[in-house]
Amino acid sequence: MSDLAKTTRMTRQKKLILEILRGTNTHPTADWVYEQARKVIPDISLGTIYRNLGHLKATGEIMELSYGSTFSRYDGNPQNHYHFVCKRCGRVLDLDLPVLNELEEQVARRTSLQVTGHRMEFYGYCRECCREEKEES
Amino acid sequence: MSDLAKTTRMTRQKKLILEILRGTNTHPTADWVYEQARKVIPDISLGTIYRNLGHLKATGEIMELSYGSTFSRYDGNPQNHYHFVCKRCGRVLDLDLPVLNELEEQVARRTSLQVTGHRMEFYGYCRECCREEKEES
DNA sequence: ATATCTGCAAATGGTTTGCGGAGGA
DNA sequence: TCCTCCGCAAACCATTTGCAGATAT
Repeated sequence: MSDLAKTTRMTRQKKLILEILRGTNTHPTADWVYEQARKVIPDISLGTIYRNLGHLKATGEIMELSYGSTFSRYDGNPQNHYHFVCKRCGRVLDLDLPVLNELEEQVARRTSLQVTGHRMEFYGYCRECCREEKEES
Repeated sequence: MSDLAKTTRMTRQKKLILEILRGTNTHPTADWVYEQARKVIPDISLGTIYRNLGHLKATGEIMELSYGSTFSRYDGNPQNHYHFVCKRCGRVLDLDLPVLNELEEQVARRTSLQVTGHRMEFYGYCRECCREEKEES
């Protein structure tokens, strides 16, 4: 973490990875970013993807999302916002809900813990999966 | 998931694992549960720990927590409640905060998604880590 | 009796890392 | 120039799984 933070050099690879993340709202996996990046830099390596995702996360330019699955998803929008996660297909959607920052103070006051942030996600079934579940029965 | 749900047999191992989880509020890792379980059943295997954690989770008797780290933690309290996660030591604490179930309806109404649950966690530094950080400087 | 569970150990798979060469500042 | 970053490939490590024997019901 501390040595990741000193990363400062802007390479083609890092720039491309950030552009790919900023250009989607699908909260992609590292592997999806890799596939997209290869269309522009064919011999880019997965290690470089992970290293740069780490750097971008350390500098607060992106967020890493980990919701129970075995892999992480990444979000090009670094501002706190809430997500909906489909329990069937794993899709992650942005929610247009006000962020409850006052809760952080409330927790800090009531517990005397030092609170720096919070996260909230909703679970359920997305439109596509609701439809398909009906069709299967 | 579907075939895990049909698990119904109560073995010594499963009973012990549930007791261990119910008897702590430290939100332990699978490995910690394994170490505790070995004190009672010395040749219990880690595979059995994971299999039973999966069963108990599928039947809703426990919850799996995955917060950014490379491993999961488990919570013997299956009722929804909020957590605080220390960014320095990884400790997970229960918060005594009212659960905002009305938000689920609000999301469902505004998005026409089928919402079945939600989760919230706060991040920051626990008392121990605040103290130690001062001592280090 | 028999279907499910267990211990064991090997496999899996997302992520990390060591290395020697490349390239941004 | 020089230090950081890259591609490559091997390592890592939490978790999963196949198998043959054990056990709950």
